[in-house]
Amino acid sequence: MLDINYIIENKEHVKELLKRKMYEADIDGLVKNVEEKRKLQKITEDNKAEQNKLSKSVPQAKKEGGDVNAIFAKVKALSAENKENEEKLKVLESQINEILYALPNLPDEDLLEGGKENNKPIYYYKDKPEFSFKIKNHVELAESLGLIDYDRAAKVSGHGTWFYTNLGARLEWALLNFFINEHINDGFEFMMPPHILNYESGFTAGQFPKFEGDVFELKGMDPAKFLLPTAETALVNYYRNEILDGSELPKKFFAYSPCYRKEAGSYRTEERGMIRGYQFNKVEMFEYTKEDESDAAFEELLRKAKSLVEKLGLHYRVSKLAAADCSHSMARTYDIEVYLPSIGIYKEVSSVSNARSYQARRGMMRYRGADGKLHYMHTLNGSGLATSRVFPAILEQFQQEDGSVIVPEVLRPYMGGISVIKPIKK
RNA sequence: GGAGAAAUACUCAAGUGGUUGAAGAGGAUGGUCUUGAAAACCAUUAGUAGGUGCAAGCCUAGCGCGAGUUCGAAUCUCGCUUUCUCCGCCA
Repeated sequence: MLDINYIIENKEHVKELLKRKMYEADIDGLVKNVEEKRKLQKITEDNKAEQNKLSKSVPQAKKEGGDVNAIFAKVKALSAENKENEEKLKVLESQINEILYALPNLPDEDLLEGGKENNKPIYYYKDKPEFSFKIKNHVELAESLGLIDYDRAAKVSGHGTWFYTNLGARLEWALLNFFINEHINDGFEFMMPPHILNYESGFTAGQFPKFEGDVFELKGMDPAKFLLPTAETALVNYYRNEILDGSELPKKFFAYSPCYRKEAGSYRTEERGMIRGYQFNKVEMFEYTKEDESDAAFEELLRKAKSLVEKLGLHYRVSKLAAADCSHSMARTYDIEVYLPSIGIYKEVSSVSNARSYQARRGMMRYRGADGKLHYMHTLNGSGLATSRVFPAILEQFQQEDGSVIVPEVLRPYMGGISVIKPIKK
């Protein structure tokens, strides 16, 4: 959520930044409504103050045998007068919130305007792998190596899902454990969040009200809950409605969870297999920082995410996202994209973002600074990493002519020392 | 899933319709005394959100959350959430 006073004081600048994010909103109408609301609020509150004063005088009047009924009548009249204003206030408020709650975060000043087409690769690791033989895509590899069973998952669940089988499950588990240990070594605190979240959690994250359709709702629960689309949604709510002491920050967390998303509906060739499913595994890093320390934290998360891909030995690039391609709640996002040789494109394995105070405002998460005043925390998140993109990249980038796949060295301790995954004979 | 009880400030806790935004105790902070500490005594201690004002301040909201009754609600009514106890089921 944006600071309404900041919007009022910097109306034109806010409009300009929203334009860079390709977001259209009636800012003038919003400001006008807020001003009108404040005027009406003053009148209503003054009226209430008068009512309170009169009501408080009742016991005294009773003692002195004064005309209590006259006071009752007066208060009642004032109260009736206010009723109309209160209705109007409610309407104004809901009009304001409808716009305010849906506004995205403002992009950082240095971001390029516009969408995906303006994303800018700023770093490459290793060269594109070259193959002297006809390569297979990750779906073919996963099946011939007996790592993934899509067909039986379709029977058991439906499309957009899969079983990890045998060495596939072990490879997946190895990846997750490798990531987890790296984060523990870096001093991050391991969390395992609930997967079932309430509406307020979705609101704080910025998921609601704008993107309710993207999550799986559990309508059987009252009130309805939803399945977390990323561990970020749980972690960003950990300190909701809390005030921490500045000395407690930064808080560095990471969590493992499956991520449940509805978006897997439409398939494109490049999203076959496990590139986009209803459920995938992810280890997520999350930091709460003081407001002047989030830039350093952002660099830290980016560095950590990069190091994971590098230790696996995968060719990848880092893209600095243009304003409109950053997530709704984020002021800046860098994507780490791993190369998939079969389709010749880079796919996101990590998204590192700084939400600045946007989420903290939505969830009222503050800290008391050294100055004794309250400040909004800054929140940051970064995947570290999503396995459903790393897994295919490993298969494709490390495939051999005989159809086998070399296991990255760092994963071998987690896989009982297995260094090569060989095709299974039919 | 069923039945019951509870939720008040940093903590415990009093409070069943009226100057109660809240007694009391503990804790914390400051002070007196002391070489220092302890003890004793004294004082302070709701943070917050919103509005208004140059400011000091003032106003509104706020006793789990949300509605309602009333001139007036911590107190009465309804819905919800969470916690505890018991039963059922179960890893």
